[in-house]
Amino acid sequence: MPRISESTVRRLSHYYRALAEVEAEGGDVISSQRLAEREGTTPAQVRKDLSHFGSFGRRGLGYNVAHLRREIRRILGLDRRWRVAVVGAGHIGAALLGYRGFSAQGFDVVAVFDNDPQRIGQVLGAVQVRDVAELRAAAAAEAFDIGVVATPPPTAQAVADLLVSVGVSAILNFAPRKLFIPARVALRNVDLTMALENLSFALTPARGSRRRRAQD
Amino acid sequence: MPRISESTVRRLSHYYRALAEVEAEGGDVISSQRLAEREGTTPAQVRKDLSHFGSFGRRGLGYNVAHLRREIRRILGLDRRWRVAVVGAGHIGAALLGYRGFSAQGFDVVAVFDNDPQRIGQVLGAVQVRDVAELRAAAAAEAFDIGVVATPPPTAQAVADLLVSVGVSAILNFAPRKLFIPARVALRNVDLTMALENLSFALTPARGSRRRRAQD
DNA sequence: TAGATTGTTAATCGATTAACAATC
DNA sequence: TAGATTGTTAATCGATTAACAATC
Repeated sequence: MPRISESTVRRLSHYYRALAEVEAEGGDVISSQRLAEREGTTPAQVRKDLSHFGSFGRRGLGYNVAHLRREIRRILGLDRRWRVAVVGAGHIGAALLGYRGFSAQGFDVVAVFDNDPQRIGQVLGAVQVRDVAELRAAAAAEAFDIGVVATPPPTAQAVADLLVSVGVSAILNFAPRKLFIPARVALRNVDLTMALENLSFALTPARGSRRRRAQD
Repeated sequence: MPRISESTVRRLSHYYRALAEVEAEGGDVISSQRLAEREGTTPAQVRKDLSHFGSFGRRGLGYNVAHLRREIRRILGLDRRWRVAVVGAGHIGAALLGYRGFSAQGFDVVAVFDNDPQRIGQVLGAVQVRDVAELRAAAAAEAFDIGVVATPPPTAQAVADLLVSVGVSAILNFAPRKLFIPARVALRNVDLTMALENLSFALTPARGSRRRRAQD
C-alpha cells in the first residue's frame, strides 16, 4: 500500500543480482551487512527496502539466499514474460535485438517496425522489420505489452501516442525527449545524452562563475 | 559551493534541450512557467535549479533564450570536447560508434578495444578495433578523458580498474554490474537491465503478498 | 504606475540513517 | 544462555514546493 520509490526498486534489482552471484558461489545465507557491502549501500537501507514487501529474514541469522532471491524475483515481476514491440530499427533498435539480456529478463521482442523502406523487410535477431503503418493491425493480433521507442527525437512523441493508442501498458523510451503519456501507462527512459551531460558536468570544475565572492 | 544533486543536473539537461528547441522555433524570451511546462516540472523547480549557479533571468520578463542556453551549456561543460576510449566492441560498443549524438555532445570516440581476435582489426565508425592489451600504451600516447565499459559483466570491474590505472577522469558503464572505483573518478551507469526490471515492477500489480490483512 | 516574474527564504515532504527491542 | 541480526520506529537529512519581497 505505501508507495514504493524508484530508488527502492533500483536497489531491489541490485540485490537480485548480488543474490544470483552469491547463489552461484554456493552461498546459503547472507546478512543485510554483507548484501549491502556487495552493492555499495548500508545494512539499514537493505532491511528498510525489503520491509516494504514483507519479512524475508530470520533474526540472528540473516536471509536465506535462494528464498530471498525468489521473493525479489516475484516482487519485480520477473517470473513472467512480456511481449515487446520495438519501433525504430536504427543503431539502438539493432543493439536491442542483439542483446541477450533482454530475453533472459523475460522480455520477448516479438515485432520491430520502421518507416524507412530500406530497413523494412530486413531481419534483425529473429524478427523481420515491418512497416510502422502495419503497427495498429499487428497490435490487435499480437497483443504487445511494452512498446520501445527507438526513433529519432522528432518522431518520438508521435510513436509514443501510437503505442498508447494501441493499448501497450508500458513504454521504454530511448529518444532524448520528454514524452507525455497518460499516467496509466508506465514510462521509463534510457537516455544516453543525459548520462553524457551528467558526466560532462562531473568533469567540469569551474562552475558557478556568478557565485558571490569571499568578501561579500 | 553547495553540492549540486544529480536530479538538478538531469533537469539542466532537459532545460538545455527545451531551450534549443525554443530557439529553433524563433523564441526570444521564456518564463520559468513555460520552460517547466515543456519539461514536465514546476516553475519553482526551474528557478531553484538555476539559482544554484547564478541569476540568469530578469524579474517581470523571464529568461533570454539564447543567453540561458549558453549559460547552461557552460555549466554542463558542453563547450569543450572529451576524448573517449570504448572497451568492448560488441552490440553496445557498435551502437555507440554509430550514435551521432555522441560527437554532437562533444564526445569524440578516439579508440575502441576488445580482447576477441575476431573483432580486433575491424573498423567501427571511423576507428579500428585494437587489442585491449595495447590500451595502456595507447592511453599514454593519446590521453583519454573518459573510458566506456561496454563488456560483459564478468570483466567489467577489471576493465574499470585498468581504465582508472591509466588515468581516465570518468567512466561510463554499460555493464549491469556495480563498479567500485576511487571517488576522484566520476562514474555514471546506463543500465538497460535496471530499466527493464523497473518497468516489470511497474507492470506487476500483485505485490506485497506478505502485507498485513485488512482485519489486522 | 500596474502587472508580471524572478531569486530566495521558509515550510513541507519524503527518503535515508540511526537506534533498539524482538528473537533466532 | 550469549551473540548476532532482523524488522520497525524515531531522528536526521536533503530535496521539493510554496510564498513573497524585489524589481523589471
